[in-house]
Amino acid sequence: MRNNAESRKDDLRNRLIDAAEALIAEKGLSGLKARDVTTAAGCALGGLYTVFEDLDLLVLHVNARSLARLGAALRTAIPTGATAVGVLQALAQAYVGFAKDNPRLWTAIFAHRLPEGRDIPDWHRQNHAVLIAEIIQPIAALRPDLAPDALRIRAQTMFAAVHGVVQLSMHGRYVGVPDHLLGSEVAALVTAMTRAFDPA
Amino acid sequence: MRNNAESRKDDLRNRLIDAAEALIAEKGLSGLKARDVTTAAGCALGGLYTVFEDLDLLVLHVNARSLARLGAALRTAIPTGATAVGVLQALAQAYVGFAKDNPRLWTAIFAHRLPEGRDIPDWHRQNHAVLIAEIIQPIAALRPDLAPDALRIRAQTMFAAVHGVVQLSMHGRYVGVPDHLLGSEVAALVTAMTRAFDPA
DNA sequence: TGTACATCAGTGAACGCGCGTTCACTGATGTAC
DNA sequence: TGTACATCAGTGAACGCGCGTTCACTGATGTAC
Repeated sequence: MRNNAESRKDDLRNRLIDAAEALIAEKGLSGLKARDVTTAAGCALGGLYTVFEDLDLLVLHVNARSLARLGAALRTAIPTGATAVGVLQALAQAYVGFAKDNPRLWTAIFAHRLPEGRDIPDWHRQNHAVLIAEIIQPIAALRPDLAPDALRIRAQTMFAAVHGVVQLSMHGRYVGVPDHLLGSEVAALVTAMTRAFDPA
Repeated sequence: MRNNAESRKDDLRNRLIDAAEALIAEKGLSGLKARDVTTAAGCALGGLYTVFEDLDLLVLHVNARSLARLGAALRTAIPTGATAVGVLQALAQAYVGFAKDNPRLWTAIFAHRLPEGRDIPDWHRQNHAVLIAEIIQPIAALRPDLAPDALRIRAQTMFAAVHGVVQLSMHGRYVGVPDHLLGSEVAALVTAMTRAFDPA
């Protein structure tokens, strides 16, 4: 059965992604080794290369999964019947929550780099859209004057600002908001940005 | 002469830091190799280890230098007799400028990690203070009600927000403001944050 | 249902190399007389 | 000023190892008859 062969392959593929995900969650991206992944997935070292071109490709798939989970978490967090500002606040807190709950997987999304010259496949680039997808609508509601392009830029800036605060809080040395104030500082930032977010 | 011996050592030390700085600026932190540094510095491979404990220590010194230069750039950027908001805008633009002018050295400041368990020496931790040092006073002027601690937190959040926008613009995949809009988006962000920066 | 054969997913030992770090050595510098 | 000696900064060949990737092989799965 061709089907059987294919489902075997899919199974191995999933076991590899599962294993890599668990290992990154435990030790971080830089602690991910081909040998550990295959051992945890219950296959031989070479098995990895029958499914993925590369260890990097495997990482991309883990990140894709993390982004999907993040997207789901953000969508779930949107309160029904809230104001645009309320939605943005909820999204920001959900983002903080995801980063705190999945520190190493979240870090891996942004820290992973392909070797010099090789660039991210398009399908994976697209996966990052979830980072701003849910932000765009509430911003559009607040700023009906903005064209779609300008809207997207604003959404990116807003995301990046929140992201920066979370990131320095988690990885900053000396500079970075302490963990217990991260939520309230992000809330303050979102408040400021939604109250008056135009160029001078 | 003890002095002579010491100045020789200082000389080698400087040549090593110079070489490492140039190499990081050219190829990025991950492209820095002990062999390349010592070749460029005109000493043998082992020479590095007579001056620095580690390659990591050398990187720390390069980062210290970058932070000092950044601090100087920020201080220079402060316009005399400007409003607090004007000062903050100028600082933000200077930060953007520094990142654009020194992309790899700037990246190295935040990307360098010591191996598991070892943590940053205190002297180097302190170097990071320049990131928020100049921000604190203008914020204090805008918010005379804040206690020193709260002020510092606000300064960190403000820095982190700007930093996040710059970082995703330079390293983001798919999400991140395009280069030519970075300056204006950062300006808009600072405007928003200074206009209304209190928790809801 | 049984037998012979073909395929190929998966194996894992071996390869290869990049690279940080060490350490026995040396020659230049400085000291003693 | 010259000679013998001590020190030690700096040398660079060698070490060692981590680790991604390969590839000749194998045994399980599926096919033909």
